[in-house]
Amino acid sequence: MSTAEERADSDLQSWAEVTPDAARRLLLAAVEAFAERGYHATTTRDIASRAGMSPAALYIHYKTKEELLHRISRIGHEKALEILRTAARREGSATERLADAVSSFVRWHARGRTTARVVQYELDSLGPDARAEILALRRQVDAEVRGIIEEGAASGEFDVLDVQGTTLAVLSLCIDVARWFNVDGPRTPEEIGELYADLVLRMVGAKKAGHGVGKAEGQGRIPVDGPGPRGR
Amino acid sequence: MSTAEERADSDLQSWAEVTPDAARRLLLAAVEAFAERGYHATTTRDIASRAGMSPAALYIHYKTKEELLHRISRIGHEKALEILRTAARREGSATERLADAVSSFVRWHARGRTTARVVQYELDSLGPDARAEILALRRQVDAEVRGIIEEGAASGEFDVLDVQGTTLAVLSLCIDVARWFNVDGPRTPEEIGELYADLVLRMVGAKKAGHGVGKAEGQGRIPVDGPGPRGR
DNA sequence: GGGGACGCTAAGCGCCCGCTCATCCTCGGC
DNA sequence: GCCGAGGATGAGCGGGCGCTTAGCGTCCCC
Repeated sequence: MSTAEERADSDLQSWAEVTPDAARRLLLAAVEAFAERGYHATTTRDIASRAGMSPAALYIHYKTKEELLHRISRIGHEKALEILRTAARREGSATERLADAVSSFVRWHARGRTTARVVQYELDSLGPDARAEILALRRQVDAEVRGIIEEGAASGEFDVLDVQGTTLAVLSLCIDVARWFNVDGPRTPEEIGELYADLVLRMVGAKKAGHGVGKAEGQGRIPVDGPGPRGR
Repeated sequence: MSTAEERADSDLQSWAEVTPDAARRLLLAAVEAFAERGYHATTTRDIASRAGMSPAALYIHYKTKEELLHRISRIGHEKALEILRTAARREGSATERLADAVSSFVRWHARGRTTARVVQYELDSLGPDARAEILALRRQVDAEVRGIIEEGAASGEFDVLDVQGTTLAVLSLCIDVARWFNVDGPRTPEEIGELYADLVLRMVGAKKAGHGVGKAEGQGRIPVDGPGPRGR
């Protein structure tokens, strides 16, 4: 179901491209802190101390606190785009590719909830230039999903009235997983990925839905909504 | 440009229950500020000046900044619950009631995006007691939607594998509207409500979907996702 | 028309913020 | 054995934070 590598960090994000080591530790600490308390509520002192360094050390590797957010956001969006591209461009019917795209995108949001929260919800905290750059990536994300839905609609595989609106809803559904997913909850990222892929295929009117998905039934309550972090 | 009071109308939230007048103006100013910049990034000086008062005036009507957020959150959740209850308890088939619940819930999130953002995304900023109170309201919100889906599933009107998971997804889809909806975008809250009601009926496998919804087709692009505020 | 209650403000308290800087430690090259 | 470069630090800057307090005007009640 998942490789050892994927399970290695609860976050399945490698961050290997960030060097040197101290810079990566600071970035990781910032992801955690931003996800828990939000960008504006996080202090540079908090980030530095999570990384086991003095407050001033941060400024050797990053010009400002915002640069940290920018780097996290770009790397995260690139990873999200890569996941969707891989699913969109594999072989198979539009149904198979859409199910793959949704389930892997959802798994990423659930498993890497910490990163995904920062990536998806702190966009407004970026300055205008950085935000424009990230928005360009988001447009590509949108285009990948829209592409699959368009193909399915064109071939008659799907039954969709409003392609752009449906695309928006599908992405919205996946992204919001980062808000409510609880690591201690009753569902695994894989289960949610499967459930969501089935729901999305129904949304686009795919001819044959997820056939015998089974097993998803009757597994107790989920804690409503409880937006999760804070604990520490 | 316009006062907080004037802009609040676009919000369809009355706030009439908040008295005296100065306390209501402060609350409205806080809603705006929290929605734009987030609770932690909003200063009491900003709230007071938006309400046309001195910084100290805030503390005549509210003990702390957090009390403002608590009041906003409780009033908002009560309104959300009222909307869903009204839809859930009217006469009609489960299909009709679910469509009504979704479309009116979505309209509230789109029209009152400012309020809804604070209500749905600033839960973590509350202290433990206040948050526990709000979470109880959220459990009731969840129960209303789950109730409709259960009835539809029991009567054979719907085809649902995982009632709780589907409930979660439906609520998630509606709530996330507050994140991406753009007042200047191409879609009206009513159009999104209709689209989403149709999508949700498909998700639960309702026998007859939204029949000839029509008109939703081909109305140009939406601006990807752009999470909006910040403008000022 | 005197007096207290109320709504509000100017001033400011103690604290912590993002960020800087002079200094120090460590380590590879010669 | 000495030196320079770069990573890391303790101290601290200017400023803004949430919130308090002393006092002022404006009403209502008698």
